[in-house]
Amino acid sequence: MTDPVPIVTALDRAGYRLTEPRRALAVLIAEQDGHFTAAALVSSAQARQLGVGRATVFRTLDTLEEIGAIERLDLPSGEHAYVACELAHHHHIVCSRCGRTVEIDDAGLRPVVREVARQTGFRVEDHRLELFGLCPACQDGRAASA
Amino acid sequence: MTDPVPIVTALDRAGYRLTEPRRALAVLIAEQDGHFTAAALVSSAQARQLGVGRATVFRTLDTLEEIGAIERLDLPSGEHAYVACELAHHHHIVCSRCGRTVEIDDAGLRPVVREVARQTGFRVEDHRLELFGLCPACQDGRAASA
DNA sequence: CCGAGTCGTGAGATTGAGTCTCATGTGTGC
DNA sequence: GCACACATGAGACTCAATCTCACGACTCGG
Repeated sequence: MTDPVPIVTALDRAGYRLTEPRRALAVLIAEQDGHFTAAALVSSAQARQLGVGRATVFRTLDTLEEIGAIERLDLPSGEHAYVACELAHHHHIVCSRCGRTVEIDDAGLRPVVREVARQTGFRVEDHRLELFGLCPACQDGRAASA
Repeated sequence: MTDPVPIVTALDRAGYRLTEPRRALAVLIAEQDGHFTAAALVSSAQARQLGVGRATVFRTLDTLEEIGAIERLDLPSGEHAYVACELAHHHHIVCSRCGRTVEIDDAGLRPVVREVARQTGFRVEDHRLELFGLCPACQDGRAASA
């Protein structure tokens, strides 16, 4: 994702105002290759003198998550990160070296969930699958620009 | 799990000292039915006048996670919680009403992971699957003692 | 049984992410 | 344009988690 337009469009369609800070954040988010943290956005915004406050960054992230334009990840380190993503239900695989994030589809997970429901008697309402590993580039020993 | 002995034994085998605070925390953890937070342990310890400090709770949780006696979960709310658990690789399903946590085995996840690796070219090193839903008791409308 | 060394502990200070408040600014519909 | 509601920013605030360091307790050797 290098195009902020889908994010802006999604905001518009959901009935949110298209304000300057939101557009600026959409650009910043669109520039991120893999996942990014709220703190990183805050400091990028400060570094570029965008005049966007902490509160606005967090509020906008909440809003974007609500409309499904980004999704929250929990990294193994315990950090909270976000990824810009498509709207359909899917999961992520995160490169543990360079941080690149790739979306994956359900990839046969549904039968697994059904089987778990059968075994445990739970009615499964939601699930999250997160995979961590090395992306092809990092496997080749070419350290990516972390 | 209602027996603190496995936790204590695991600590001993890993070469850690069997101190009073650690035994006390093992008992508290063993009493938890589902997941629990660090904050909950801290306040339980205070409530029972165990004289166990915050720092010790966090240190002990880190240690127990390292030896695999407990595992960390990230709840959808963003909270960090822990579950006492067996040592083999497995996942968890969490009741979103009463908080009860049940361990599940890999349940056919391995082929899914292989498929994702094939599609993306990643070398998958680790994965986490978390399921959220209603446990059988809560489905029956009997609100559990949250 | 005792003494010494080391590992573990507690209290409190500190950090840092995230939230809240409220006066001010800005989009949007009319 | 105007007016009004929504959105914003600065900074105070909260709360989880970490760090520090002097003190305490477990273990092992004698």
